[in-house]
Amino acid sequence: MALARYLIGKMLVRDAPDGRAGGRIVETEAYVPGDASGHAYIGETARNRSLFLRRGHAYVYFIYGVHFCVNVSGETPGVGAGVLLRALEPVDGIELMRARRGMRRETDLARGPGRLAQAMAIDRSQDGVDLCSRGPLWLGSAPREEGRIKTSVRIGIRKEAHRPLRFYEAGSPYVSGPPALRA
DNA sequence: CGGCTGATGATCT
DNA sequence: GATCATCAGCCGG
Repeated sequence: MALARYLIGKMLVRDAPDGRAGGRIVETEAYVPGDASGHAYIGETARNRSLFLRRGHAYVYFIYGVHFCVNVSGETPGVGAGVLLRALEPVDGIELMRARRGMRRETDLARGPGRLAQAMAIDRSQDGVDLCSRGPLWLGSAPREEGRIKTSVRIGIRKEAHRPLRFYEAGSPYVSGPPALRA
């Protein structure tokens, strides 16, 4: 999906009661219409309805009883698809992110979808928000030019595991996954 | 470094 | 009752 590639380098900004945090998106995964690994595959339900909103809305879900993950809805109204935001390069509110994550290395603050959500204090209360206009969570322009963007298989899924729908900024230390999928 | 595992709960069948 | 787009911690090499 073109959106997944387009989002690399853009800012994700979060305004929460305890302050602002933001970072450059360095890793995404597309979950396209008809994709058996996508949460929209089973059709619209109470949980995944945000994936069926017009492109640019947040879909936030709770996984493994432990973590939240954030998607950007990617299609026209009624069509379920999204882009998982897998990693950020922290830019604003780095100390705030550290406090939320429990004092870790900067490269681990938002490296992976669960860590990203924790660093940005994202949970189901942001589900369905319009990311294209300023609010508790939104997308901003790229602070600088992105590096080379590469493609790979997606991480952590079982179905449709061969499809090259993961996008990342090559060589960034803020990208998740095994070394072979970060180079 | 790589590999394994327990944690923990919403969701859907 | 099974599944799950994960992570931290612990182990061995």
